[in-house]
Amino acid sequence: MALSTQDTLLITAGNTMQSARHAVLGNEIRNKVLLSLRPEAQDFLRERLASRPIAVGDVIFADGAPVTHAVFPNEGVISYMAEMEDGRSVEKVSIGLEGFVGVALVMGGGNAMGRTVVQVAGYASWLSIDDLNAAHERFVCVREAMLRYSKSLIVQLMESVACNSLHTAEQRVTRWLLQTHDRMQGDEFILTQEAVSQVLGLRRATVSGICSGLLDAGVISYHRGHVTIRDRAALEGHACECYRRVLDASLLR
Amino acid sequence: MALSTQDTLLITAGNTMQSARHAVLGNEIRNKVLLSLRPEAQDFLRERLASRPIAVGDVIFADGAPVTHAVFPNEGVISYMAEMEDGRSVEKVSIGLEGFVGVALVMGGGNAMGRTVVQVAGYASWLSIDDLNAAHERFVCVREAMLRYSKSLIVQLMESVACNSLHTAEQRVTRWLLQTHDRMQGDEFILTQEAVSQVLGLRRATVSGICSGLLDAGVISYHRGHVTIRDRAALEGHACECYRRVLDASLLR
DNA sequence: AGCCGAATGAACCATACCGTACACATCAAA
DNA sequence: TTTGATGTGTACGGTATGGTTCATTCGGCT
Repeated sequence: MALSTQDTLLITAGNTMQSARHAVLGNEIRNKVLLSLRPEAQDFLRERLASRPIAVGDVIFADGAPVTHAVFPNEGVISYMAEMEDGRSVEKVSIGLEGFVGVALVMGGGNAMGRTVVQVAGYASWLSIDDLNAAHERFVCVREAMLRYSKSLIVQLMESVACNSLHTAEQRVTRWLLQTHDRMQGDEFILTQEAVSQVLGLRRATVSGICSGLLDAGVISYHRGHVTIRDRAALEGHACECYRRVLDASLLR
Repeated sequence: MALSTQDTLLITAGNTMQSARHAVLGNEIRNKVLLSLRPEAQDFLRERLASRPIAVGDVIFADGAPVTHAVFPNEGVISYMAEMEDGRSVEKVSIGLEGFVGVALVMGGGNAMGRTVVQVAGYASWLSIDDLNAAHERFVCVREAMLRYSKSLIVQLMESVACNSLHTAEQRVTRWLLQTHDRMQGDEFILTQEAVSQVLGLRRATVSGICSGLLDAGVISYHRGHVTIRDRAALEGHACECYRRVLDASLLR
């Protein structure tokens, strides 16, 4: 997954080599929800989907904001963040190519159920609420697919509640890395320890210690925000059962 | 809310005075989802609902079991429990008169999304899957109500994920007590520290310390499994913002 | 009356994690 | 080349919670 320098010729707002690559490769639909649809529905949607890069820190929807689009990631990670009164924040749930942002739409609500922020850069397909409704009405498979994802979202949430109560920081960090890996095309992605600590509600120092351990064990390697998964099986060994449970309930299985 | 001794004349399988009381009073539908329906739908359902007591420890559905009924609590608390490989378990989410057990049905799945266990005794209305489907097809308000609850369930789950990451044991215990209080008719209910510790994944000793504190502060009182809420406002003061957020998203608001 | 189980309080030490602070290396911009 | 920002390692003490065990009290059953 090494990036050639010529990619930088196409730098976008996203600004990193990572997103530059997506400007090149970023037209392919990889989102599993979209790909699970019947050909007619896919054809219908392909004409209406707009693909564009998502960059770290991009806010897809503010908390409670009107949901104007459904956003289907093809690569990258988007998180629903909880913001507490004391200023602290944590991830409620994360979304990648196995799902989409905008379940509220399916649930008959027009307002975002949390602040959605891009945590790992990639690219996503956007569909306007009108086009979504049209597809929703027209194709049974669209209705089914959205319900199916809603269900797996609930599974992920339930698992996370339990995981956050019972499992160690290391288990949760590795679980998050595994999920991220599943959502990226290669073994390498851009992610700082700072970001991981924000997402999981840990100190950066805690994340740092955990990562050092994984580095020493040869499980991952990293350097100033560039992470590489070296030994996926070993990484799973450090994670909790929650990883596999969530995976099994998802479209990535 | 004192229980008179004559209640014990009607002791049921549930075996406590609490459930005996419900055998007497347990016919009134108090479930907010049911009560939110239009009169026609309510009439349709009343003829098909079966009301009966739920006792502590009753397993409504085993994890992954076929969901044969929707269960609408009128009083009491039912929890979805997560069971880990090492034998530990915690609550994923709890349900009372503001919701129902069997969201999986709405999500197009026939299998339970977790083991559902009664934590606080009460009584509930049961509806067969066939009757539910009939009502679902016949009344728009039924579809809407189930979607509305699904959404508030997701809100509760999201809040719990964050809460379990960021908030103290005391905040979570008091939040759980407040939610339970909201789901009961009186200020008194039957609940052991042991049960609370199981639900929240804490040591009983931890819960014990917290409860002593609340007792000393005059916020609650308790004696061998009988809890009384003495000062609700003060109790809210000990809980985190999550309590009110979940409440505001629910039908109890 | 006596017994046993259930519910609670309390003690011990262990440890995982936090809050904070600082030091260092690397990269990018000037 | 310098400078500043960023990403990371690490160290300090503090605290919340866990694991375990024991004692006590109360209530219900025989």
